[in-house]
Amino acid sequence: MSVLLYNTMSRQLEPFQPIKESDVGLYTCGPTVYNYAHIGNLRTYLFEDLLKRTLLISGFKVNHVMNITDVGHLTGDGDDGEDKLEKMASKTNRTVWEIASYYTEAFFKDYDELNMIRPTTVCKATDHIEQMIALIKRLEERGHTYISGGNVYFSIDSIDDYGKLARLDLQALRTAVRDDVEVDGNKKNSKDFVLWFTKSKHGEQAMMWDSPWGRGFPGWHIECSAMSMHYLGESFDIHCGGIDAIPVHHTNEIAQSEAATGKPWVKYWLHGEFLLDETGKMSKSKGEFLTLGLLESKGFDPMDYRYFCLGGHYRSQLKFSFESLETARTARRNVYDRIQNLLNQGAKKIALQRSEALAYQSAFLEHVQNDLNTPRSLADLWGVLKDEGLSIDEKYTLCLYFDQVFGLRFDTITKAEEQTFPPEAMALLQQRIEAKKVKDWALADSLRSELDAMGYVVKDTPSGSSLEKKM
RNA sequence: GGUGCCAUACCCAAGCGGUAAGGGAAAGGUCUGCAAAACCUUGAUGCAUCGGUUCGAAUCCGAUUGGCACCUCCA
Repeated sequence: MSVLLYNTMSRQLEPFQPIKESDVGLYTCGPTVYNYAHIGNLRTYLFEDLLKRTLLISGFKVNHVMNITDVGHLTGDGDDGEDKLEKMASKTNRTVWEIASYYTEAFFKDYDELNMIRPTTVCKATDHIEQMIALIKRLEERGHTYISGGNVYFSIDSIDDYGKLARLDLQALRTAVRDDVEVDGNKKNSKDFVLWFTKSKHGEQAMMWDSPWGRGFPGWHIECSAMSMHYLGESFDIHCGGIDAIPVHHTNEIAQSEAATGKPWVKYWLHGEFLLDETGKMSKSKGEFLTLGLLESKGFDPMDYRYFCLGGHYRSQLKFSFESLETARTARRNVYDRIQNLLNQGAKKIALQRSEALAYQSAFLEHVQNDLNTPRSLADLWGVLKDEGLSIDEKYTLCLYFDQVFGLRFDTITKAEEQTFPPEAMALLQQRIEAKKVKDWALADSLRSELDAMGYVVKDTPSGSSLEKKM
């Protein structure tokens, strides 16, 4: 069974066939490090992690490259927008370099806490200005650029398939629809975009580099083209990002990359849908700024969020609410409890042989390889946990196998050991056992609620009473 | 103005032509002194509405209604 992936370029499910036999080149758009990532950003990285894990379990080797956008470029294609790094730097009285390194670190903290497998290569835009300049030079030599108002622009009329990814109807598109966007009069075609700025209306930037066109800084899109080709070659397998990147960012990346090389650039384009909050699209500038840290401060485990995302398909919008997150937490804890019960009964990892067990394994693979249908494969997990026809070893083994894709840290679950509790708690428990013995239910109940207030749950089982820390 | 996506039980959410996965919540049960925990059971004759195609449609087509996103800030 091959891996089926939905390719935005063809708008179809396609069997995945890497350019080089089993060695996959994967490029994922990384963060702009001017602020914390919100959980909507994180959802996209989780989808990419899932894709990578699915490729790995399917036997591919994955060479994963992710960029860090740390260059203080303007956010628009014209000479408009604002420089987010500069803005945050002046707001907090730090340098742009400090801002970039601070938020890069914060990003990878989230990345690790969510148990995402780190990219093979993480590349910073500011370390690759040279490659960007070289790429712009190539475009210039091939006649795809012009200089206007001091900036170097890419001319979309110099190629004949601009907008093929987004299937843009160039005639029908409006420019500067949004109020806060200004029309850039320097452009020959309103869809042209800047490759290199030397004259910005914002004047001097903290980050500037010398170039053949003068001292300045790169445009918005050039870094991904330059770095992906530098690390993965001029044609590679998969490029991912959020769905919002299709009409502008990825469209422009394709235009400049293929214009420079004359070759097809990326074989498969995959895009993650948005996470929505009550107001619609999640945003850093309006409403509550939801970060992983905020979720944790409210008592959630990063794995709760990971489980929550697994519950929806990556190509569907997913509605976030704390109620839904609590649902995910409960479900995840139930899974953990069941797995721990298996361990308590002595479950161990074995080689699967029986067809009943192998059937679950292949069903799981089929679902996950079918364009990452994690909601369906989560149902497979529950099927395994509830199937009395499987041995505990088979169940445990299957759970660990599934977790290669889920990444829910099932391997960290351990047998319930004799937990140690503070002596005062143990004393209360002992008193309650005595009270129960003499059928003093009133005292027993009050001791139970006292322990509850201390954060301990009393569990009465046929074999006696014990304590458990409240989760 | 243009383009695209979506509408499935109380909530979240799979399914993509062959007779509705899963989770959470809820209810009932077993257990218990009572609880909690655990375990078991139950759940849409129905997939926004109205037409159409088909032996057969949640799945295809058309219309309507509602929601969301994109068209130079955000994944």
